[in-house]
Amino acid sequence: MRPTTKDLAKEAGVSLATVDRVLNGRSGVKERTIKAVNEAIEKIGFVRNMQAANLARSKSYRFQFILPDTGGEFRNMLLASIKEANHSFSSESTAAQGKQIAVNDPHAITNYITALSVDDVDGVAIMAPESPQVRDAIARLSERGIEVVQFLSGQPKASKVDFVGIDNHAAGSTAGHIMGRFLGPEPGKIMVISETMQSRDAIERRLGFDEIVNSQFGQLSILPSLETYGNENRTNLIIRQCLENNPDICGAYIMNAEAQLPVTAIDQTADISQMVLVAHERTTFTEAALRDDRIDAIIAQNTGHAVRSAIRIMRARHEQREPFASQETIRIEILLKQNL
Amino acid sequence: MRPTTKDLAKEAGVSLATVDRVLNGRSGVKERTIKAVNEAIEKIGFVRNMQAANLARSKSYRFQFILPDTGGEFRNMLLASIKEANHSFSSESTAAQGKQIAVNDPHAITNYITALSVDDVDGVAIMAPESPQVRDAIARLSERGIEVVQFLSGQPKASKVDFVGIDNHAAGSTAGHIMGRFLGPEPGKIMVISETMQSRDAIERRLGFDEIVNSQFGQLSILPSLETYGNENRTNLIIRQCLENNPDICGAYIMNAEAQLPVTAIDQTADISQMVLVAHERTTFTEAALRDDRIDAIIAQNTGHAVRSAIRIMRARHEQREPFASQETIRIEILLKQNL
DNA sequence: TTTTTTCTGAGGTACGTACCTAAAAATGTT
DNA sequence: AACATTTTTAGGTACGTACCTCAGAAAAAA
Repeated sequence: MRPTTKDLAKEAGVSLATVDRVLNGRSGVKERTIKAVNEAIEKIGFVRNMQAANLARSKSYRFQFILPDTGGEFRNMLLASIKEANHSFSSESTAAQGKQIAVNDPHAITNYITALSVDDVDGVAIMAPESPQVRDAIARLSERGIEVVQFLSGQPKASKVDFVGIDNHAAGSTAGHIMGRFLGPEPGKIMVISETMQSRDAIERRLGFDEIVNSQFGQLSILPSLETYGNENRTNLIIRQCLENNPDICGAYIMNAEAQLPVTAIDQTADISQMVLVAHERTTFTEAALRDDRIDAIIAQNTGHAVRSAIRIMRARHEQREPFASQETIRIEILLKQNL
Repeated sequence: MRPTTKDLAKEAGVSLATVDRVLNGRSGVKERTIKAVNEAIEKIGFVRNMQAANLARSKSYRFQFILPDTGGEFRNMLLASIKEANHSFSSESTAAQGKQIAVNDPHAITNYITALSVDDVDGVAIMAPESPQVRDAIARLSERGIEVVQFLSGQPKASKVDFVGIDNHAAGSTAGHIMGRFLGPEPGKIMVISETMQSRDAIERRLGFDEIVNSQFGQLSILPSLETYGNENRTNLIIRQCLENNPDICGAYIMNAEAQLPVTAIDQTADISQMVLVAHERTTFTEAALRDDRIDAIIAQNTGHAVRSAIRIMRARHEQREPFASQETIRIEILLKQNL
């Protein structure tokens, strides 16, 4: 049987109330007594029964995911994953909710974050480009006792807040490796397409991609990144121009989550079956495109896993536990037709 | 607030005791009353608070993983994953334990399984080759009220018990696709190496591999499978012979979990950097070999995820819930140097 | 109708923890 | 030594469910 607070009290030679004060960091306990209790915890291997604790506290967790209000299918997949996670966490009395904010407007997101209170929410997972204002707002959130994780976007290491998502540099490298190996020894040019190159994520992917291709596949040369700004006409135009100006294009790396416009544009201008296309993120479009060979490989991250991971991390932090790191790494998945 | 049993009782117009009888399937409740309670459950959306229930029941779950007593690193990784899962599930009062049994001896494993009782264990995850005896023993386990999942090995669809692991046919196809794309248009022969071809898993991987390579990469021809029986001398011998007899070998597919012997044997006889090697399962050896380019790709399954998944499924079944399918699919991972 | 059987209600205790109060004990101060 | 203050104890109720008992109601059988 697992030792209970009662056993712990007996072992430490104090009362239940004192044990409670120590465990929950309440005041009015002498240093010496605290130490005695902690030693007893070590000695008998006491682990708090969080279920009983949450029951007694009748605590339930409320988490929010702050997502861009723009963005098509991938954003919808995230929302769906949140809903699903919500379902699978319902038995642990934790609820998650997706909020769509104009994340590219630092003012809007800062306003939203600043208005959040511990009464509304226990933690937020934020998917937004970095900016000093946002960073500040996030820091103030933490100070107010709201847990924060950076979600899918942002820098893993630089900040103190937890990050959930893939290493974009490694993801770019992976894409570059696939591209190089799939293309073979023939020389050629590679088109790189992104919605924008403003975001750190895009920059890192591009860096990783370039690094591998330039160092290991010297026969290939990478063209400057094309920015679509998510606009259909512009996408069609710049891709057509690029293909016409470079008849020796043999591959395309589509860096942003919405691959539909670029892939369609390429398909309309060139013989897509002769090219190697690598895209990011699993959506119904990329899946279909992989199936009918318009795309050759997808670099993806498991959104369901990412959402659950963010929730688990926020909960662990809230309970002042360390998250189990090994379970929370989001893997860079390579999807081919066969392992969809 | 989530409705409680009290709310449910009031809504159904019955007492708490009756609600309890219905919820826990105890006898002595009229059909009509049962129906009324169930309708009330639907109506107010009652969900049992499993934490409170487990607390009241002071129930803890004990699960066992039955693994082969042979097998090297991969088996150790599984044991490590079990230990880790044990740790991360400890706060949910469920404990898992790895047992090493001579799974290839149907008699030994049947004996072991048959001796298991509900007093010892609530569920077992079995990683063992199929045989009629074992299938029978598993069926009897279920009847005795012990949950069973087939773990990593065995057939996903045929039986009624849950299966946790990858689709080996798809894994073989994935390996075939990687092999074909990485090798390029040059013709050549591919060596296929397995510890044994007796197991269904190996057969299915080979089938999937052949299917893709033959249909999409006609320039390649696949040699008959070499069986190592896990013996070092034999491995060295047959691989050397094979390489000498077929100087045009350009790739090798190592199907079983232990890649060390075959890779080392190939490395000693041929120029491994000129060949494409695809191996299964992430171990410290395959990782190192991928890093220094002896192996080109690893087809893997996340053992940590698989273990946790098996535990969650056994628990769900024990609580008479449906597992959340989407969370329990084990993905076929493709590992390259960049996304380790 | 009466008797037997089946069903239901009311109430309790328990699980392990949180959190509250009142009072006792230990400590410090003058 | 008397007082003030801090620390600790003892005891309680609560969370939502399980599981037990016993009495009473309803239904079925005699």
